[in-house]
Amino acid sequence: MAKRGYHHGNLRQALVEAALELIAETGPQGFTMAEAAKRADVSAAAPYRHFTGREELIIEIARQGFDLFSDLLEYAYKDGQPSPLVAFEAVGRAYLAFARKHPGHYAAMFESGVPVNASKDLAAACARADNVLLRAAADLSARMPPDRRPPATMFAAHVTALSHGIVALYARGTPGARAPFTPEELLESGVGVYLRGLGFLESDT
Amino acid sequence: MAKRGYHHGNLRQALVEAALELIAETGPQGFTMAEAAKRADVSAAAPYRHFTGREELIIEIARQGFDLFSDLLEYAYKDGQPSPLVAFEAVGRAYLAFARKHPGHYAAMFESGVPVNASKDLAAACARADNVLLRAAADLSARMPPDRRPPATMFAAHVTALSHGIVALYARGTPGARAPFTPEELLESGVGVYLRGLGFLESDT
DNA sequence: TGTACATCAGTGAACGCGCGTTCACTGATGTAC
DNA sequence: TGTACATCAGTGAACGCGCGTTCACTGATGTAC
Repeated sequence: MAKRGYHHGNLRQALVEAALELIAETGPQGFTMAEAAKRADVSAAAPYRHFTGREELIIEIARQGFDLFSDLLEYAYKDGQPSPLVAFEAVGRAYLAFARKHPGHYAAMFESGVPVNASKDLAAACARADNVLLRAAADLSARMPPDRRPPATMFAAHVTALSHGIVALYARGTPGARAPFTPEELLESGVGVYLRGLGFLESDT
Repeated sequence: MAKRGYHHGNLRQALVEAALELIAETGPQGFTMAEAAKRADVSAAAPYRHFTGREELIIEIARQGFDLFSDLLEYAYKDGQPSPLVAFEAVGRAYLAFARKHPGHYAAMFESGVPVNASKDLAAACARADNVLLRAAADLSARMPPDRRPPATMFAAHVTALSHGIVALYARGTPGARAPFTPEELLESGVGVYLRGLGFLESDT
């Protein structure tokens, strides 16, 4: 670690990153301001120059998480290219990759108990992520036989719930490695069956 | 509340129930021994006559939760009567009903960070619940066209993940009522599409 | 370039608090005879 | 039925701890002239 003088330079972001580590290690409830300050090599009082309190720091982490999440989903989605199906599946993989690579963000976003409307910025960031998921679902949905096809918002909710459930139950060590399948296998196979149910033909793949 | 003398009578279970309320209100991390003791109308030291510590109390709650969960799932399943499909759908509804009616148990079981193998009893209780879900899935799976049908364990994992995801994202107020659908609608429609994807004909319903 | 000064971003000590847990104790209960 | 006594299940006080947060302070920085 580089030396620093009395002033840190970028303490705000350093605290965010220290807190991310902590949350990834101990969960959003286990994280403490004191420990985050210590990891940022700063006194316990310093964080209060940048955040009004613990809650605000968690909200900022969740907001940054939704921003990054949206970026990754959008990159995977690529405006539906080369095809709605390929784009949709890439989005699914990006969801799991995000949860795996950014567990601190993921926990702050979905497991911290912070409500989405805790701040304007947070709500907007969350809405952006939801929009990518919704667009990917709507794109694909439009190619499906309209009879008995659920609304796109419901389609999106199904896939989001499946993805989140897989992350919570099968993508983490905690509940004890419950399944003999990888998260990616589970999501791909589950979505595959689901899409067939929507009338997607095998040959379309 | 009935008066009581120096001895409580059934403090162990009273503590479990006080803790259940607390967990339902504040999450598994927010629960404290001191507050549980207070709600059971007992000194802060009394719980340690019945549990070695906080962890053991949470484990006991999770264990009782899995037991109750298994009972309800088994009752809904009814050994696959009158048909595998009807039984399967009843199990799904029982899953959601359990999460809604027993939020403290649900949180202790799936969101407390307690690993399933924290105790022999807990692992056994969890395995029993998993078995009901697996049986319901296997039953139904056996009626499906065998080509491209996933293994029953994977089928069960898909439906479990979907159910848990729905509970976590859409069945609780915290993240801000994200969907315009009820959990039951979401699960029923999602499973409906999925089963069609497995080759289940509409007329079978 | 040099200096005075406002502002910013840290420090360190302290606060009140509630937690998990331990300990010596004591009141109540149940059992042997 | 009555009594002595072991055991059980509580109490209340205390512990050490770490937390979130505040406060008066001070060192560093940047700007006006």
